[in-house]
Amino acid sequence: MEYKNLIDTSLDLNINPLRFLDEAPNMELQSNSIELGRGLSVKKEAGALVEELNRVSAENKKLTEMLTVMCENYNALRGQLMDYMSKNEPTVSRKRKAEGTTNNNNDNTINNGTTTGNSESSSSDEDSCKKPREEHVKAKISRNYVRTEASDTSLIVKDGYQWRKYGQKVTRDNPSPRAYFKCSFAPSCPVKKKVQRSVEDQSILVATYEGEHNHPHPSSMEATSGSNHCMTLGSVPCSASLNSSGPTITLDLTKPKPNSEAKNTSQRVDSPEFQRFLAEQMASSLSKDPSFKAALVAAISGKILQHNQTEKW
DNA sequence: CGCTTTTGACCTGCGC
DNA sequence: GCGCAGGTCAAAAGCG
Repeated sequence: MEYKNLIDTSLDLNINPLRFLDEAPNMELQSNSIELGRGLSVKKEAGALVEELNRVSAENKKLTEMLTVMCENYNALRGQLMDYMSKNEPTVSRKRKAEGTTNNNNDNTINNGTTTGNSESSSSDEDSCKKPREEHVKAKISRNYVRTEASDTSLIVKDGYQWRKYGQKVTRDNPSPRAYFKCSFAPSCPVKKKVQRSVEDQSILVATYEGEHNHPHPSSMEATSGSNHCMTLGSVPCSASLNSSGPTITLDLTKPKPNSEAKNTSQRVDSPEFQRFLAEQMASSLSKDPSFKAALVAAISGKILQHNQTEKW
């Protein structure tokens, strides 16, 4: 039984709705050339086709809008989840309450960038007098959540910068060790990074950045033709990368933008380029996701079996 | 040989 | 003041 010949199970998702529009005129031409002698009925059919085309286009547009809304909801939910997780951390640990509260505040204000002073000003003071507590408050702190293989024990978050590990510690509220990194690209760079696996999901690495780099991004100095692509999805900075396990889309949900940029967000989200990129990313992720494929195969095979059984009965 | 990583010791801040 | 826990230091080990 060659089911493969009967059913095409490849995930060639239609991420290019315009393709249909491109093909449609050819179909129309073909039908016109074949049925040229049929007179007025051709015009009626053409009209019906155009009508159908408009209907499908409208449906496509509606689906794209729904997809966009779905993505926005997903991002919002994910943000809330991460926020909830980070807010629950201080309640677990009896100590270091101050750190927990500063982190929460940082999530809301420091990441904003508008409410905090430049860490450069504080970093210059850093050398003269050591006030780690004040630095900690002043330093710009952001968090990145990066999904990795759960089996991968290395606490490496590839963000383009060069980091030197200077410590590792097992913390009380998390069985997985926390690694401490300093930016080694520039000797004077004050930026530090903490990387630890999430308690809830071991496949998620939580990278906490402190301070701002006082040097350009290393990758920006190299050729831009790297395997990593960074772009901004509206207010959500996003980086997509490829590794052995498939594409990884990293969403930095911890950096809300000022209102002025938030206004632009809605405009950019509505733009066809954004929607196209979003659709491409989702289609690519879905088509390469083995679990999604397995679920789809199970669903299809279930339908086939059901169909065969109903034919037998 | 120089740089990075590892890891135990030490420092510091906070809660009791 | 003491104890706990997070953060940092620095010597040793590893690696190219």
